[in-house]
Amino acid sequence: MLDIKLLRNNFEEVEKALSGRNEDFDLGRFKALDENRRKLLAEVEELKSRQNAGSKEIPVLKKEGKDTTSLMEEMKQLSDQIKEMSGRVQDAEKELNDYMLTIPNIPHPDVPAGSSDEDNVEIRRFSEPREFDFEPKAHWDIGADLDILDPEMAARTTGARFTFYKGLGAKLERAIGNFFLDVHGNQGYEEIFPPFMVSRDSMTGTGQLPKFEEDAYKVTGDGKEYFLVPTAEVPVTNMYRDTILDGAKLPLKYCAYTACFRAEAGSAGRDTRGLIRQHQFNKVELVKFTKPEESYAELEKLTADAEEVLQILGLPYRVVRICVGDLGFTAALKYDIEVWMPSYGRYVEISSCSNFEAFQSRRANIRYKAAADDKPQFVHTLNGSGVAMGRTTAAILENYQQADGSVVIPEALRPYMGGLEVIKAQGD
RNA sequence: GGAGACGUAUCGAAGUGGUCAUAACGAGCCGCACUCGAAAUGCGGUCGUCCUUUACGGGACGCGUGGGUUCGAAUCCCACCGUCUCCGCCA
Repeated sequence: MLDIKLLRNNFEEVEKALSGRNEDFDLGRFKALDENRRKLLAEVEELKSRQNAGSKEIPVLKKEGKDTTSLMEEMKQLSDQIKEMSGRVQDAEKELNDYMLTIPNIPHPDVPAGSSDEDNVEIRRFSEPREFDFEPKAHWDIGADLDILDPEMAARTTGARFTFYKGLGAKLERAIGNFFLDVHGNQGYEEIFPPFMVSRDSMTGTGQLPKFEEDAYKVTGDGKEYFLVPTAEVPVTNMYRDTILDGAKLPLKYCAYTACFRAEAGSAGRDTRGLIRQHQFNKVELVKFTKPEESYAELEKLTADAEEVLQILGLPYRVVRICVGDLGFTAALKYDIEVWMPSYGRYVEISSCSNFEAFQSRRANIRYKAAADDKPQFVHTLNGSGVAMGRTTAAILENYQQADGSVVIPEALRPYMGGLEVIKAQGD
């Protein structure tokens, strides 16, 4: 959510800053909604002020033995008026608030211009794509040939865009997750294992709702409604919803493994094979709560921390700065880390690292006090994948494949797999 | 699933229809005094949000959340959320 005062006082600047965004929103309604709310609020508060004065007078008059009948009659009318006006104020506030939730974040000045992912700007690369002296296979074929990935089985039990990991495939995925958590733990991130289902309020707090409800899975039971987490960002960021944090303890750094659930609405026909775009996938997420003045330095560190796992695994990647048209609803600045995927012949997103500034914290009401007697102010929230596990499995299978169909396990993962060095087809 | 208790400021906790919610009382925290210094003691201070104002200030709201009753609700009624205890069940 944007700062309403900023919108009120610098409307033209905000309008200009949002102009490159590839989002559907309407700034035009703002002034009317805002002025309507303030006008109604002033009126009802005036009435309440009179009511409070009258309510104090009644017991005084009674004590003096005076008649209060006419005053009470007057107060009754005032009370009815207040009820009617309060309803109108509530409606106006809800309308304004609902509206504010549909305005995307203001891009940071460093965000490149552009309308699509083709306009993202490459910042740096690590390593070089491997030259194969044989025809490399796609990870879905490797997975089938080694009998470690089985989407057909998942189609039988569940449906499209799910996969069974089997045997060493399951073990590899689990090893990757444990490796990620250990690396990030050593970087100073506290490990969290959060609920995989969250409330509507949490989904609204981090910005998935109300605009992107069609992307989320909803679960009902015992008359309640939950959402399956699309990313650990949601439960971990919302840990401190409606909380005032101690400024001396910032930045707070967390890492969390969760399965992630996404409806992938609008992705029909895209990346239908393999592990790249599933309804359920695993991810380790990094989340930070920082002071505003430190958030961009912390974003650089967070991105570097995410990159480190790929460096250790020896996977070639590049980092791009996301352009305004590709930025997403909630971010002010975003880096994507893209891993080299031989089957795609290009770099594929494996992590997004974003600074949301106060956009989420204002929605979720996450604040801090720099000192005991300071006014609370909104923290900046950041997060980044550290990194997507399924895509890492895919990248390892493809980048570490051998001419004989086997896959070498990166050294850093071997301790997590009982020392195993190579995944070979059964019977080899 | 059954029975019961409870949700008030940073914490503990009082208040059970009115003029004590900037919230009693206690603790914590900050400042000052005393002291060589500390402890102890004393004094003072110590929530948030919104509206309005150049400012000083003024006003509204908040006792888990949302409704209701009433001239007036922390207090009475209803629903929901959460916490705790006991029983049952369960991984």
